[in-house]
Amino acid sequence: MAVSKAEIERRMKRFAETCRTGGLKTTHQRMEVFRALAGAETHPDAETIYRHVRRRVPAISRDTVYRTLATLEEQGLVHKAEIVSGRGRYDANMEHHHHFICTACGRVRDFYSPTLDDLPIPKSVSALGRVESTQVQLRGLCTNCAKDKR
Amino acid sequence: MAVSKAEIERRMKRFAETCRTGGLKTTHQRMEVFRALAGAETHPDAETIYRHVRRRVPAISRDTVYRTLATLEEQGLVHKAEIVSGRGRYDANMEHHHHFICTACGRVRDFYSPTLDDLPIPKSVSALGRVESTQVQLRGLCTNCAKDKR
DNA sequence: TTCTTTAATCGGAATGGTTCCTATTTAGAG
DNA sequence: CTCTAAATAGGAACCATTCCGATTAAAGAA
Repeated sequence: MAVSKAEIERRMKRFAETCRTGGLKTTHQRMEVFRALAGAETHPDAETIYRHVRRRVPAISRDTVYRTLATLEEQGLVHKAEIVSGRGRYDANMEHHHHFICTACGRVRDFYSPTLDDLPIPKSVSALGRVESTQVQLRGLCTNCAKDKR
Repeated sequence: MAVSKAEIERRMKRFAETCRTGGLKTTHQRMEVFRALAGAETHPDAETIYRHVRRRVPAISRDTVYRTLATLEEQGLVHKAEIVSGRGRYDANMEHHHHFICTACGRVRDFYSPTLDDLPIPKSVSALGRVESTQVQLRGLCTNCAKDKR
């Protein structure tokens, strides 16, 4: 089941609107990068988007794809899913725990909650696959960064 | 508040035990890499661990740190926190949603749950910082990969 | 203890994803 | 249509991570 035509339409309209209000030029490249995402069910990475868009814009550069994705994210048109800046973070704590991630400094802190350890998984998930582990991620400013900001 | 001496001791013992049963040599380097993590409150990245361990083992190479971290993870002594292989994943779906991540192919799929949108955050978290967003991550084999495995 | 085997290490080169740089192009305002 | 600031193309640079080949050393055997 792909994203519905109506939903894609709605997203493209929001894209056009956001470009206008945000003072962004609606370039061919920008449009195609967003279109590739507006119709995607999975979460493609930059390289996948690049290859897809190149079918319509053969001369597009990787740099443009990366730059455009960053711009779209800034504008709230697109969401980037990653725990933190690419670098793996290690932890010798093997008990079931959850993460608080500071959006400013990227530091990751553990916290515990028996309630969160045993979340109610919606039935719809069983269509995606068999769940082997669960984790909650909280994001926000850590106390340290909040202090620095003042 | 650092990790308690008793807890560090317990972890080092488990490390020694796991090396023995797992047929791993307890090299000086291996030991120091694990020790750096056993006493860490935050989740250091490989470079941070490298710099820390170098104080005790000046000639250690980055490769050894990376290799050792991978080995420790295989042995279940250490946990690596990251959504998936470093690459950012993009998504034009801006509604509050959660992620199912396939541990084999790395593909990320959205799912929805009003219940999970509004999780009970334990009080202890307020000491870490102000929560701005929440998300649940489920990991497991997706239906596709499960099929391929057979 | 010494010997032997083989896993583990070192250090530098290679890789791969992402960002930077600069000359060139182009969307959109006037 | 013209002008200009914003955006792009393409390749170099960057940085985290992995690979590789020569060397070292842990741990079991003698």
